[in-house]
Amino acid sequence: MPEARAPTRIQRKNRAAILDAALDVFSSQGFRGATVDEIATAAGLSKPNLLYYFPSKEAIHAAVLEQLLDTWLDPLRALDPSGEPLEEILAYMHRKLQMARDLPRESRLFANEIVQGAPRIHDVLSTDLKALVDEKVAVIRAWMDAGQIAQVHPYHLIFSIWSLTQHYADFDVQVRAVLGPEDPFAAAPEFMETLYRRLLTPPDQA
Amino acid sequence: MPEARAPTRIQRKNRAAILDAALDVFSSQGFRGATVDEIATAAGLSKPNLLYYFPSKEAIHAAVLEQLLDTWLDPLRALDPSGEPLEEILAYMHRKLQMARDLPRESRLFANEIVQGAPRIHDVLSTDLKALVDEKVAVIRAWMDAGQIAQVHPYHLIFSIWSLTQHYADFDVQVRAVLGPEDPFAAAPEFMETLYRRLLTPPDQA
DNA sequence: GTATGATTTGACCAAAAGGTCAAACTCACG
DNA sequence: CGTGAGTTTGACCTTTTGGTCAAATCATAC
Repeated sequence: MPEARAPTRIQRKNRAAILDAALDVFSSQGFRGATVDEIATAAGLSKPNLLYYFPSKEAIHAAVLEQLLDTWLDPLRALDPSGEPLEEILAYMHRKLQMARDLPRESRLFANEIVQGAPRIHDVLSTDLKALVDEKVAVIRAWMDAGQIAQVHPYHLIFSIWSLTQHYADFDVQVRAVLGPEDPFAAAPEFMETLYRRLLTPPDQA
Repeated sequence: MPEARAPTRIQRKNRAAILDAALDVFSSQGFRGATVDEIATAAGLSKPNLLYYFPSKEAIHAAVLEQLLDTWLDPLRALDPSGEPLEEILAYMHRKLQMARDLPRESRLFANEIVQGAPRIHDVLSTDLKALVDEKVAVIRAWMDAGQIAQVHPYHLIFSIWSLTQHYADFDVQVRAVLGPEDPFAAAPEFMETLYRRLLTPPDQA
């Protein structure tokens, strides 16, 4: 493995190619189903060459996952406590939906990992993720208590946003099989906007 | 493999044990990640003994999946066109939520398969599943046109029920990591009931 | 242009995994 | 209680797979 010194041009190119190829393969086959050879070929490298850049399959997976987690929580982080409550939540939902459309591989990598019990990221979930969610739930609860949005279980509200948006990436093949030629992302935003407006509009504004 | 004649007592017992063990292993590791040895051990059999009952790993997987699909669509089939619209949809949602709670392994097996592109059940999705959904969408559309429930995209309505309910099974580990000791299924039914009542109650009844 | 470190690869290894088979064992039934 | 069908398994085979290594090739700074 190359030293931790300044990476060369070739190192940057190959590392990026490997991570991209690994995202492809891991997201469509899962960790155990992916083979180092397949990743190497997808990256345009030989297997020993790939192992020159990463010491093991585990290490590749960890690197891809770390890179993913880094950006995966950004939409929630961006929820602004000083914004207009309903619009903030809707904007968060739309950002997540964008990510499902634009980064489906990332979503599926994450789904694969969680469905199989999250053996490699359980810690991050119960520390970093939980902390972030707890923080934002406090914000949402304050909005509810102030009557700015309707009272619903805030954690389940967030789960619902995760589940509805990621469904379009993770279950893409099923959604398309049922929907036929219609683009899932054509009607999804409006449907979800309607759903959350009706759920969260406070009673006195109905 | 035993003949297709009347199965013996031992055959029934072992086949059942194998299918149950396979559901365990496939749902938590995916097809490629599961090993025949692991399934055999979980079923209390030796590997050659397991292969006496099923000719291959593929065959076991196919059997488990077929058994699953058989029951997976029952809740939707039971949607009654002559029932009270909103209550019918809520009842469907509750049946799906029950399944997520009571059959999480089945849900995760399904999720694993779909996330990885549904290589083995794509046909069923675009024929049987699509046909069933099309049929029920027609019913829902009629209810909407009659003003008995609010107008929303009926396909996305069904996707939302799938996604919200199965999330509690498929992403169980994440939900619990965020929620802490609280039982996810304690608040989920009420949350979802509220959500769909607000989404679907027709405007003139609001 | 050449020395030096970075990069690449063919050949190889050991472990894991799907599957086979003949021989041994068990069970149900007359 | 013996017999044939049904069941089980130890030993084995082949392929796949993660990973190693020494030797060869390449890039680039001097």
